[in-house]
Amino acid sequence: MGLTEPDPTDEVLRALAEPRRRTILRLVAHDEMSAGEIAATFEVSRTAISQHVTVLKNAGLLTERRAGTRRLYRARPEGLAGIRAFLDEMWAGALDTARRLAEAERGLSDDVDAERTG
Amino acid sequence: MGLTEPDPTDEVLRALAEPRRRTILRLVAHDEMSAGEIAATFEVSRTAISQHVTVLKNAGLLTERRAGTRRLYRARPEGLAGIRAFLDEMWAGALDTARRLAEAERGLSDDVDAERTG
DNA sequence: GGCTAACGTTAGCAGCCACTGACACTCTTT
DNA sequence: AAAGAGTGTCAGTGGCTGCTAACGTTAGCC
Repeated sequence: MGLTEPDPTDEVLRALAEPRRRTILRLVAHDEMSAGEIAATFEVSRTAISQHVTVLKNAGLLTERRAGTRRLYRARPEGLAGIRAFLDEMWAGALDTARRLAEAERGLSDDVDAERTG
Repeated sequence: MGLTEPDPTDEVLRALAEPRRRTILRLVAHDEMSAGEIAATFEVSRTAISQHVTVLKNAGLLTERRAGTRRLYRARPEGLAGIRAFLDEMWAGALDTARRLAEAERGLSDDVDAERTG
């Protein structure tokens, strides 16, 4: 057990931090597509796309189904749950802080106004 | 003009695809912190953290405020709006498809049950 | 069994990225 | 103005990453 436990959030974000991989995800968000069909969409080699698909699969963002010699892929929305939670927490927390600060600043300029009018 | 326009979503995701940068974001989500204070949290050099901060700032995830010789940073939640939209779209779309498929499969196993009981 | 189609996998390479150390800059203090 | 504190910036380096080309593998067909 010398392996450091990999953070699932980290793997998902690294997988998403690549334009082509996001494009692949969008391609298979609704319709199931074969590896060849996906690769045909791009202008890079089929090998490159296969590697991207592997990354997405390992990150839990894709499901694979075999049909004959073909492999059909589809987006797996649950794979996004982790970073959605991360973002929501960050968003809510920071936004709440921002609101609190806005209030404080408003209070401050009220004081200034009072000083000016006083 | 010879520059290809950078996709803001891409920049944000690349910025988030780094554990230390996410840690920095969490650090300044609620409380404003100086560059030195942030750097003191980590065990890498101050230079490295300064570069991470620059990346986050360029991605629109951080605001900078100068106070004397110090520079105070705070998380900027609006910077996350883009990828939140991306994720919500992806989530909704794929989840809707998943539901549709589940219905279809349920219909299929209903047929099987009917066949079995028939 | 032999052949083909549709894939994944490996090796090797170029470019990028996170890191460090040295240097430059900007306030504040005296 | 000189000195020091607090930071950003630059150059260089090791490691990772996305790419291609060649090879290996599995399923269907003759």
